[in-house]
Amino acid sequence: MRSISRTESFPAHTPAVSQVFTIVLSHGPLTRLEVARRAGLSAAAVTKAVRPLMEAGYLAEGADQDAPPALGRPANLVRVDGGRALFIGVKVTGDEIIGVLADLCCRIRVARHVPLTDRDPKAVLSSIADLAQELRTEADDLGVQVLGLGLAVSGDVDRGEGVVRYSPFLEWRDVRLAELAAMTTGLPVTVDNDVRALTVAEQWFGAGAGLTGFAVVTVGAGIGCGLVVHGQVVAGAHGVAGEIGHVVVDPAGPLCHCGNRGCVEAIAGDAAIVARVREVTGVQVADTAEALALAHQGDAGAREVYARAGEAIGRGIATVVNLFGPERVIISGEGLAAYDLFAEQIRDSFAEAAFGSAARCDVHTRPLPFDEWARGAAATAIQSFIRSDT
Amino acid sequence: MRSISRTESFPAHTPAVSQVFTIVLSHGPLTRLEVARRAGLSAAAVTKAVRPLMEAGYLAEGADQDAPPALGRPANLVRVDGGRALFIGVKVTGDEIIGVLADLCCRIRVARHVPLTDRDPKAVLSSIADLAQELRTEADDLGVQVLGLGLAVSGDVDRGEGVVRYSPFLEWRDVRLAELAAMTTGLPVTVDNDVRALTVAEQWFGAGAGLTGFAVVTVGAGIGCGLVVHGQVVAGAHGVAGEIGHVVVDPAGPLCHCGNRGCVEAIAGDAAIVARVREVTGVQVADTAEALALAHQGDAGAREVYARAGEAIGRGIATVVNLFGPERVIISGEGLAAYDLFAEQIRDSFAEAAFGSAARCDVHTRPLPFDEWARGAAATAIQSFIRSDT
DNA sequence: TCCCTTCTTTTCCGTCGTCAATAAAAGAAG
DNA sequence: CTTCTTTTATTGACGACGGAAAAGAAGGGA
Repeated sequence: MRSISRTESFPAHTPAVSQVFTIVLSHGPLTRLEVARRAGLSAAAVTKAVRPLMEAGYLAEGADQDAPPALGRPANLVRVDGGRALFIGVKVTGDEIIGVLADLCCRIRVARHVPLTDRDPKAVLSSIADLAQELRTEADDLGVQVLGLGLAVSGDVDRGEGVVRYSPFLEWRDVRLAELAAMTTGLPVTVDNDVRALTVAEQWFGAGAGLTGFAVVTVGAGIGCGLVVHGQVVAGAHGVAGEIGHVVVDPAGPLCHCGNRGCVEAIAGDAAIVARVREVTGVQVADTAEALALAHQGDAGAREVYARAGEAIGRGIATVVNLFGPERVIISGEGLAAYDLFAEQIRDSFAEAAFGSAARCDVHTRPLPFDEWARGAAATAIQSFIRSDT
Repeated sequence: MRSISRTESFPAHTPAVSQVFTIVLSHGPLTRLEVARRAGLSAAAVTKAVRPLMEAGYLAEGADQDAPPALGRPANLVRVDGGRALFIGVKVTGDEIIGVLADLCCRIRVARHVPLTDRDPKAVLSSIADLAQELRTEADDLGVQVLGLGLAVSGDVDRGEGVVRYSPFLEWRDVRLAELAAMTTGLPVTVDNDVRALTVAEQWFGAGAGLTGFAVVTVGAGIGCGLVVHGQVVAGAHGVAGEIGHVVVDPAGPLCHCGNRGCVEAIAGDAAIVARVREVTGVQVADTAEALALAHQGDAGAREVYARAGEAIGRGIATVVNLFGPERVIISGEGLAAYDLFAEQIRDSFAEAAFGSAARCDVHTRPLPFDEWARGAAATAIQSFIRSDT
């Protein structure tokens, strides 16, 4: 086992350095002047901030060769050297763990899935450690150091303390996961809620880059939502935030596991869709894939179920937008496989329920390979690394 | 008319100065050491920040004489000298304008109501100017200068630009109110949405002081909500935010003016309650006061209407809490006159619909004299004044 | 009276970012 | 082919802000 103190840390000596690095990270290759403009700094400050980052290898002077030959001295683009460092991101679900090796630009280099048989923290921890070790040897083959480990777990997670307060799927309570994982892997560990992790990835490396307020809605087994307001991910005072899945859209609707009726999740979650398709069509579909196939074959009942789900999601999104006023909503998640079946309803019911000019909020969709969850975890690790000196 | 350039500005030369002043403003008399602790500054920095503010008269060394004689050198409490400056806050409604003269600590010194007959911007502006002038002579009598004017208007207001984009009650569109009012009064003018203004007052001078996330829910003619997340008031990308009044709690409910059915406002807004009480009891109550009286007399039908309203509000609050995770919710508004009639339902349905530990969010109520709306406007003026140099 | 404790101020100093001047790297003009 | 113009990048002097440490101030207690 390597010592935890061995891992190098980010040379973020001053606020300006962090800021400059973050801007270059999110907004690709930029000239120093452009960075200065975006950061609200002087050009001189950028030059000075860039130097130590280049010396340490985190930034490089790169060429975007489609430069239109403009007047004046040609610009020198600054970009992040993704290959400078690697991070491991791991998403832990109830029955499998997914790990990725991502570079500093959060591009996935390697991905691995491992089934999970025992949910006991110790067992899970050892699986994580094994997976991390495996990815680490991959990193060694690439000749690049791994500088951090991010873990994403669903439920109530306290990132600051690195504690999983309560995870229903894993049946965990108050597990000091960051501490434990740091001990066994020797890496700096960041633990966060899975949806928030995904939101961080979107904020830094995705469709949320540069926005001060947006929402990420995940559609799948559960319906989740990550929120960024004032440029920061919303964590919630008691670990609860973004519970769009439990916005009630129909008080007379089906019972939800949360105890209420007609929650978005009780209508549009995977289990709800499967159950409802069985009920409506009489076909005993086993899972979402079969339900989806049925609907794609043109079964009217199944299609209606998906339409209902879309309506519920659209209403949930409208609620979020009416309350927050985000600049953008990014719909994502495994459930997007069915997107063609409910896209229209989502848009229509969103437009209908949005209040006034809130309807102008632009609603994106982004396909979500399952690795993406683990990539989110890696993004939190990158974030922690960059802020480690702050 | 006095020149606009005459008004003095706040000596906030450095971030630390602003920060120190804000802390003292919100958290009453404090020792310098305590301020340093809260601000994360050194004691020396606080001493240096306090000096210019004291020289300018904004801070004073005050005595809280219930000091327990502790060991060591007695502490010297620093407090804001409320009497140093006055601000005018004006709330504009469809049929009256309410103005207050508030001191630097946002304590109301004088309040005035003026009926409004003409909603044309010019007419309203001249009423505002007259009211401001009246309050200004009051200020002169006190021998204190007025340093700012805050205007609160319901609807879509862009504070940064000082423009009322759309106000349904006034039937205004794109009125450059700040500019106009500054011209006629010669004062620095801040224009903001009414609910947000109230939220600012709560954040700096009320139950939200020191919290990084809370919600203010106003119950009255409309049901509104101001949100503070990460220590800042949420404005919304398209001017829409906090529309708790249009959270749908019952898709089969009464039609709302927004076009949907069963919004919180369509169930618990003043008009909805009056209409429903008439419908249920057959008594042709003319307004909220009569409906309230009927319920207080024990009329079962009327009480049921209020119970329903309470349930709707509670569900709306739960939605906000599930999405944001504020530390506290402050329920306020004229509708609180009926609080005894729906308090229980609010609490119950909130507890029922809150997801997991979100139910731990503490729900406050605070009576809201109607002047409070104008006080909110004054608070925005104070805020602008303090930040004017930043 | 002297010491001890706690709050406050002073002095010195390092750091960070801006300003203004300068260098650099082209194409355009003559 | 030089010189100018234009734009980007760098350099070095400068000033301001906040921290550390030490000294000062204002009490109480021994």
